[in-house]
Amino acid sequence: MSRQQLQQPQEPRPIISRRSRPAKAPLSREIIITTALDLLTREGLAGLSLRKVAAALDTGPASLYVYVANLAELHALMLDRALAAVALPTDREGGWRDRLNAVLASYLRVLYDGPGLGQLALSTIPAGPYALRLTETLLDLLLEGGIQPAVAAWGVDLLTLHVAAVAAEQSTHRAQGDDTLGPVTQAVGAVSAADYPHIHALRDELLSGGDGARFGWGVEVLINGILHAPDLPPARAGSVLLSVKPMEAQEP
Amino acid sequence: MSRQQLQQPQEPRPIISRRSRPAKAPLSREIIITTALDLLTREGLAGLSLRKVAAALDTGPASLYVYVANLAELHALMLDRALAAVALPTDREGGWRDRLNAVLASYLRVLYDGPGLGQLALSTIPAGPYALRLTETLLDLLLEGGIQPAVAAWGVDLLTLHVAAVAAEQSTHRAQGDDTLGPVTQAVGAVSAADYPHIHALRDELLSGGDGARFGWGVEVLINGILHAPDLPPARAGSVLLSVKPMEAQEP
DNA sequence: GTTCTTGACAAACAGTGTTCGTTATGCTAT
DNA sequence: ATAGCATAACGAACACTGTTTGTCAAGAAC
Repeated sequence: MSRQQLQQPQEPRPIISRRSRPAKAPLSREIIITTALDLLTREGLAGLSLRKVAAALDTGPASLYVYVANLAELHALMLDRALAAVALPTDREGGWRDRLNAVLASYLRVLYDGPGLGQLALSTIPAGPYALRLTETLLDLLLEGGIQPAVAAWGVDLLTLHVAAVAAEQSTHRAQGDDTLGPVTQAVGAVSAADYPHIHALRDELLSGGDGARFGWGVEVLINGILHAPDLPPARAGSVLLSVKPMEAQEP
Repeated sequence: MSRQQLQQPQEPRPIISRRSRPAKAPLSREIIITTALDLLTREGLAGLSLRKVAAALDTGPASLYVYVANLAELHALMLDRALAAVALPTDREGGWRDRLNAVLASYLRVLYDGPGLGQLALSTIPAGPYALRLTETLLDLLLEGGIQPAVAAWGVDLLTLHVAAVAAEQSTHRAQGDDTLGPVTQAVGAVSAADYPHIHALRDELLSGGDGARFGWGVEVLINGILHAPDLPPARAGSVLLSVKPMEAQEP
């Protein structure tokens, strides 16, 4: 594909307008984020670049650096702005679990809508105001459910991490043209019953449950696990990783 | 930094040896993966490129395309080769939960050791032999724990996704120089008690538990949740995402 | 009316993945 | 032993990327 196609206001040379700077949008932080998000939803995270954002704003890449420190910061700003669309409960009617499910589902949908937002949610630190608002809401819901504060704090982290991971996995697989029958389907489906008996026997279950059902079940498991969690985070900090008994790897 | 530094056998022009091809490693798929993994552990995923791998092998980038279709395939091959190092239980002594914890901890450690392997585990489809071996082992452990087969199938997915997500989050944060006091610590620590009361009250708990403790607790929660899970994946497939009641977003 | 700050931007730098066309090598068949 | 050939190896190029530098013009402050 050629390199045309993107910028539409590219008259050969409008020398006449170079004089008075006719309108030439003042180029703010806001429209940079907006255009970047727009480009993201249309071309995905891989197709997003500072140069394309600049081209869409009819300017050069260097101009953006006045408002944005670097690409990573733009990513973080984009993620937080996207989180503004997460639907939060407005009142306290209905069970707290239903409301929690709704918030998480909305969070997932937002991350789904922008291809690559899931990866961003995992790779950038969500410290913006909308991310904090989401955390605050989730904390509130877990506390309403009678969960101990310390457990709730870690539980929120677990839940948001899970949603981001599901979104990241899905969006990356979608980015590389995962048309109904991905390579994992082939690999798991054609696995030898002798070498991997369990995988072979459970191959239908391993591959079943597109999108919604699987995510809903996962959230259910997480909440149940949090409800049945060790009442407080164990005091033996950092011991798990080091307490791995030496075991030898075996040939597959 | 200059572009020297990497390739050591770079005599100006060894015309004499061009005759008999003295040793000039035959350049196989294996050593490409090995050198790529070597480069990954030393320079991280961002510092890994086909050109650097080629330079380390004293050749040009085009030569690698004989053995590897593209960068994504190399990534997948690297991930699977790295998974060979995951320590699996050799016998059936000890409780299944302890063995499960050990396998997951080893999995996490392997993903930790190669900076960027966590991101790879989320973005590439784990269909290689070592990934299948890991899945098979985890299935075996869950079934030994008396978990229903269908639940075990989805549970394995949940567990591996969680490990990969933790690794991905950690490794990306580590990549951008996260020295003890990251920006999230500042943001959460300095949050206003009026706007975000729960976050403010729980800020210590939100930030506590480095590495090991948090991961161990998360796995514990997941297993407990799987044990208390809905006995079988609900039949109402794909309804969760669509059953989100319309709720209005509120200002943060 | 003259400074001075600052947003805008062209050009360049050092990289990236991937492809194309050509060479040279090692193996096979004559 | 010689000829033919599949193919590994590779130099060069293409179309990109993020980021920096230095210059220029417009608006604000004095």
